[in-house]
Amino acid sequence: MTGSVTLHDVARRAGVSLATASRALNGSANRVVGEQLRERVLRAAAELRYSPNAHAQAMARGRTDVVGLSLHDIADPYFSAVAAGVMREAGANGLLVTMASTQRRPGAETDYVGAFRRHWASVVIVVGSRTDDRAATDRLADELAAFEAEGGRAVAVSQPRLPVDTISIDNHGGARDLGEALHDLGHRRFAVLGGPGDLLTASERVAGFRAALSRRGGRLDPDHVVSGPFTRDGGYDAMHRLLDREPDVTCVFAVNDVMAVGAMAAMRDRGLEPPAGMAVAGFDDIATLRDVNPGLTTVRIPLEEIGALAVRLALEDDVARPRVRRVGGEVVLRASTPRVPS
Amino acid sequence: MTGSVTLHDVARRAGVSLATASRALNGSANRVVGEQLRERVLRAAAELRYSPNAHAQAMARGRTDVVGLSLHDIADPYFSAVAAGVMREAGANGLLVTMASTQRRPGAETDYVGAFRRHWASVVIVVGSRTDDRAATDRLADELAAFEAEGGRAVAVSQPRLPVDTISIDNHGGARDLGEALHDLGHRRFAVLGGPGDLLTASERVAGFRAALSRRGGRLDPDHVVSGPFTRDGGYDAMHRLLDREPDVTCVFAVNDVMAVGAMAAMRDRGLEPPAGMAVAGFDDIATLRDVNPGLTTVRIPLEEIGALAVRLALEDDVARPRVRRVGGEVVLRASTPRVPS
DNA sequence: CTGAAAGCGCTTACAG
DNA sequence: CTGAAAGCGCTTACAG
Repeated sequence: MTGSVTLHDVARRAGVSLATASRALNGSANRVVGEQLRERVLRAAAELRYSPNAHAQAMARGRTDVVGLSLHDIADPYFSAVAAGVMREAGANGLLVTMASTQRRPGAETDYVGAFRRHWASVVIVVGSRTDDRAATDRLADELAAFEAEGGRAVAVSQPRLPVDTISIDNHGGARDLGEALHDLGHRRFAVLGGPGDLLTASERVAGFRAALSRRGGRLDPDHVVSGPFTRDGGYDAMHRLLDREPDVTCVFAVNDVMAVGAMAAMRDRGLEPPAGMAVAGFDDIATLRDVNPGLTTVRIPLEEIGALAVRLALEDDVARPRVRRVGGEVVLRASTPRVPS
Repeated sequence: MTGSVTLHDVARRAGVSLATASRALNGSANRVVGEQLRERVLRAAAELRYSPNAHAQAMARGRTDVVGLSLHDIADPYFSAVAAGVMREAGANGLLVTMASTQRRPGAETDYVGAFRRHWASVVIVVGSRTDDRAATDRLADELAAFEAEGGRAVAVSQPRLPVDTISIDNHGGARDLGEALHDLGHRRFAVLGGPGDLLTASERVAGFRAALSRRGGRLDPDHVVSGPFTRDGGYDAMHRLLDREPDVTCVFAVNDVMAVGAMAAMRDRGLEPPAGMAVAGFDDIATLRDVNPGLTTVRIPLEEIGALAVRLALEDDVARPRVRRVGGEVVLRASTPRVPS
């Protein structure tokens, strides 16, 4: 960068020292600059279109006004909803958000936290399911610990397996409530599109659903559980594989809404119109998908609120850490899962 | 931040000077450190878990490895798709992305570009329609010019009204092609849900659609054009207002997909099942909405590709600026607009 | 209330 | 190939 106006230029134009110029412009702790000088400085700064160098400020102050946010894929509406909450709350606190997409590459979270550390982010937020890879989780934990040891604040939105404040979504409970609700609608024979096998979020939802059925005295045929990526195409392919087995079921639970929508597309490919052909339920209550037809039964997770909460937790002072905040989901029954006539 | 390991610590542990440690760790321009010393330095850095201070590097180097991205709302799938492209391409070039949501607040773009300037972002990308507010556009133009004068690179995804490289989406052409295609399907009486009146993107789409009809010898009844926010609820409300007028039309064009989906919800509220009740078309081809039922006719815009292109334009050297890249859309006919029986 | 000066943690000519 | 030193643009004790 060249030609930028520095504090030095402002000070000279105003005929004051660097120190006075700095104080006039910020006047934080020891804010004591004569009215007259202050005005001279402000005028000079305006005339020169002075813009302070954030790096120099960071160097001198030893901290920064950015929050680093790591998530898997910003194009996925689950993550963009959380990101929206983070950005809203960050903006309200005068913080900028630096975002990184892991694209689910193993180790990427750790790399990005390292990058945020190098940038002296004041806050780091890591959003996304943990996996069953213990070693990877440990490396991330170490990096987060190093970040906090340097004075940063980290918050995870994930399973509570990291040594920092974490917001833990009750996947098990939500799926259990959903399973019970579907059972109460009269469904007895279920299938599940289970997401990637190594993702804890996916396995928790499957487990919760399974628990609901056994509570009600039913069970889930292992042959009716199909796994696949956490995406629209993942749901689409998984549903086709399920239907290839000609399963005798009345209702399929896809472990997230995006997969559920893919599943409905696959059903239609085969002339199975939902919900008549088969009832379908998802999880998350993605806003953009609230108008699909038939309306998708799901479990509402307050994603944006979770993002905002993450920032708030990070900014809270004088509390014992790490803390765990559990966030529950709420079953939303819609037209995709009608009552079974008895 | 406290307790962080500095280059100084690494140098001391390796028994070399600061300069040597720095060179061993980066070895960019004048990369000439003895193999033995280099190894000593690398080992010391690893042992100490050294993480360079990005601000100090930025200060010393006079530039930074971040791209600033301003957009209106990351929860809106239009913007999250563009953002995904920006992040992908930025990541491929070792750049971090700092993102800011304007929430369509007037003046916010200018404020954020100022923030990116203070942070010495090497690239700034501004995504979003210009409005008919000339003064606001001028202020943003000034800020972008100041940013580039300091050595930064800016790219706009918007109407070409800013003094920087811009990617201009052919809203007029896309809407015109869509209008002609719908006319060719046999539709003659149209309504338009026109988006916010001050947004150029909205008015360009309406104008293009109108142009198509007059080309074909038809016209758009002014009474059949309703405006409203660029959101799902905006489309929903606008459609209700339109239906209140009991318009004699066979097809409604919502100027973006999100509004179109809201419009379909409003129709269903009144027992008007699309497309039988009325044909519906949108614009953008939002990925998350490709499975709505009936499938939504729209104009496909390569949003992610546009985001990636923005980064690429910014990174190109030795070219005359500013440049304008026009990106066209492609009509995608789906079930929401069946042929009218003749 | 104001200023001279040290310091934040790096990089990079400039010498050797 | 290696090192001493200046400089990047701020902030903030420390004096006065």
